[in-house]
Amino acid sequence: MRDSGSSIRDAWEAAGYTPDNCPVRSILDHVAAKWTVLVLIELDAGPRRFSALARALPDISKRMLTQTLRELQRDGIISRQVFDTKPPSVEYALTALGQSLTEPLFGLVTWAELNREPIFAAQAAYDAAG
Amino acid sequence: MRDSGSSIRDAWEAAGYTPDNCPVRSILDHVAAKWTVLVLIELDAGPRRFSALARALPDISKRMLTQTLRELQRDGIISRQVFDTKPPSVEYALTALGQSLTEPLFGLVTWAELNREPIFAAQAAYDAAG
DNA sequence: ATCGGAGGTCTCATATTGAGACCAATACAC
DNA sequence: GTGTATTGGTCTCAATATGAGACCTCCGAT
Repeated sequence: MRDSGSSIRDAWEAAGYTPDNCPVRSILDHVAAKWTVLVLIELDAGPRRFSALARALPDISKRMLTQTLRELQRDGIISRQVFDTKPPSVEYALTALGQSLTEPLFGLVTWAELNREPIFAAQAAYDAAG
Repeated sequence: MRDSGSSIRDAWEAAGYTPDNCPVRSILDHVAAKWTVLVLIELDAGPRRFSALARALPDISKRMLTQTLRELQRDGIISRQVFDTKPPSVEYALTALGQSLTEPLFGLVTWAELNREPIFAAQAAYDAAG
């Protein structure tokens, strides 16, 4: 329970959100997805071309990279600009909206970094206990 | 690019993290998973029994609820306490570690709430353009 | 007697994801 | 001029993850 009982859940209830009708859930589904976070972290370091992203994240398939980028573009979080080179190259970059997202994202990543010791310790203890 | 070029990615590179060897990625995979976020939001409102969670999140299957709870328990983010009632009941609650996680999580959720208008507008524009 | 709820597990159907071939146009090495 | 590589994808097929729902034991209430 967080400070004095005002929880996210209570706020959602007050706003009349149900699982079927929760705008935040639908956004979170995109933003908190596995590859999304990693792509955004990479783009936070600067604009990147498709193949540069693919090289930076060697374990994502082109298929999922494309899909992730399309979704983020549709949400207005990243921009996609085609350059008329031969062959044409495509540059992805964070929009202003996307840049505003990196701050809370930073919070999560920092938390993970700060707490990796206790987490790994907890995992080891759990596995040892069976 | 965020203020003066210090990005998450650069920090990871400096720390020598590769995709295969990135402790933060492995933690993020758990924390930023679809159901994890929703379960944590519910538990942030207070301890809950298994079936209470199932009722609060009607669109998660028991199977995935169990799996999500086990994973969070293994990470030391939630605790699991069995009460010797008949039939026995099980209560899940955030640990101190879990409570510390709700703050950055709050950040993300708040961002989603704050920006749902521009996001939905961007989606509509994208879909209209084809 | 049977119905229900507690907290799961198990199986099987479906959805999502990954691996990798393929594409057209061009540039560069040879 | 022939071969190879790069660009940003798409397509197919196999592997994996998820969802739906039956099933379990133990009890108390009807």
